[in-house]
Amino acid sequence: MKHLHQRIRDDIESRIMSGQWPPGHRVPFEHQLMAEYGCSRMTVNKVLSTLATNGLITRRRRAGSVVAEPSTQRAVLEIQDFALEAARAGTVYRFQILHRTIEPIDAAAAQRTGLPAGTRMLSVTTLHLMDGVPGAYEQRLINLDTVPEAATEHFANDPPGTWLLRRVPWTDAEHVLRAVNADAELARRLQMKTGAACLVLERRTWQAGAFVTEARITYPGDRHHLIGRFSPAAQGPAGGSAAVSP
Amino acid sequence: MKHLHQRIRDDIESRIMSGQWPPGHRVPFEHQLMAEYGCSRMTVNKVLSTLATNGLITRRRRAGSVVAEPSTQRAVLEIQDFALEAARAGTVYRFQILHRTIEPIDAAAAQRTGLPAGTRMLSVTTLHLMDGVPGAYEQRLINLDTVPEAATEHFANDPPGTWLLRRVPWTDAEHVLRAVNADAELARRLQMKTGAACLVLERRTWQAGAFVTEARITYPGDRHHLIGRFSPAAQGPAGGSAAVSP
DNA sequence: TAGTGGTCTAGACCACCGC
DNA sequence: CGGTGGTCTAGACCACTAG
Repeated sequence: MKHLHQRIRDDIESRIMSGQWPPGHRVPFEHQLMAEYGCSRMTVNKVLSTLATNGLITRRRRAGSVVAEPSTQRAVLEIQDFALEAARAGTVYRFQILHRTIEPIDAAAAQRTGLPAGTRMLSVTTLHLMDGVPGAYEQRLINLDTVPEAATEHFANDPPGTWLLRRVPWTDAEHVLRAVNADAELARRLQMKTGAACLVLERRTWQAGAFVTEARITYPGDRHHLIGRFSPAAQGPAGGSAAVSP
Repeated sequence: MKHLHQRIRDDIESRIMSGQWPPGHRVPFEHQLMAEYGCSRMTVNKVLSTLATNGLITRRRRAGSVVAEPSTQRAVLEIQDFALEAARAGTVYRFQILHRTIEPIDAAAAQRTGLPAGTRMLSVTTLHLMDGVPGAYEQRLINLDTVPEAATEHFANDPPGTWLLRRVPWTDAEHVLRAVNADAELARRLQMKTGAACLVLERRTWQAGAFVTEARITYPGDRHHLIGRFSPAAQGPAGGSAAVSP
């Protein structure tokens, strides 16, 4: 192994992954690992801290470190840009702006987002097409208090999601996934039968507590999957939570 | 701020999040930050390394660090144990094993999982109930080559997912989410109308390259959401939210 | 109270890679 | 070649907490 801390980490991870160290098992103290590997405390501390942030062990002062109970599993879904996804699939991407208005937020949206009544919002409805076939129907609200420059944007070149992603950084996001039956309007837009199952992804994003945008993206259930791969020890962005059942 | 590295990190993160440092902007060199904050190089190195692993900046030797381009968004869904979720929601959880057989893997599953034909699999179908109401229908395959002790397990106390999670560590997982219309059998099991939209979560898990289990969990689309919160740079738990049905 | 982890220092050597 | 980040050391003090 190239680096010492990698070797130590791999040793401990493999003991945990193999079941040799089951949940609740005591991880050696830092000073023990120092002696075992003949290295300084900083090195083993970095390893154990990384393992702790990755959820493989839990650490407490005075009590030491133990292998964590695997209580929840994480599904990490990569939500790709439509144009990127299409390019990767070798299809031609195109989009249509079906609707664009600026108006005060309605009551239901105000409750969902926590914004005060009367907040001016840009409402945009977009149809995303792959090789001419509707692939997603997007209803989006953009907070003009947070993104005032959106008021004059008409999304001639980029769809709203891409435009926003390149312009406005975000600090928090909330995702809701559910399945619905297509109503007549949706079925017509997505060229499917009324009542067909659709996958709905709602995403709300904030920037330092200020609401930025809400997107409701509806995919035809028979044409779209969301796929995610995840390794518990891989280093990904931390943070987040949710609740569902396996 | 309590810790120095937290203060440095918050400073840099806020500059990035606010747009003051747009993507491509140069982050100060480590020695500059040392001087600015009057600390050692290890401290600023830890901060910048963390930001790099969290995807906020990219670092290259000689070239220095720059603010990263936001590319794809991630939805992180934490998939909780049924019993835990029920306890949190204050409902009574119960499950029924509808079906349990041991047989060679079928052709379709062999292709999905990459297992050789003839591999012996434990097939279990489970109905999960919350307060007596069907909440999920689970079809699971368990590889008996990897989990031989499952051959004699009849899941009297714990449902298969909970039993497995406590027994078999996993190193890789793949998730697929889609929406389907309920067929007659599914509609009967979940007490919903035929054709109603369902959310289907498929999860396949491996342990060091060896296939462990595949679960296809079907939720009533009108009774269940998957909810996830996500902060790109958050360090600790970002405040759990109980997901429930409307 | 003693032992543990959390943080930080002031150095060091090395690998890499743009100039 | 030189400057950058990657890694590591051998200490140190402090905060927390189990016993």
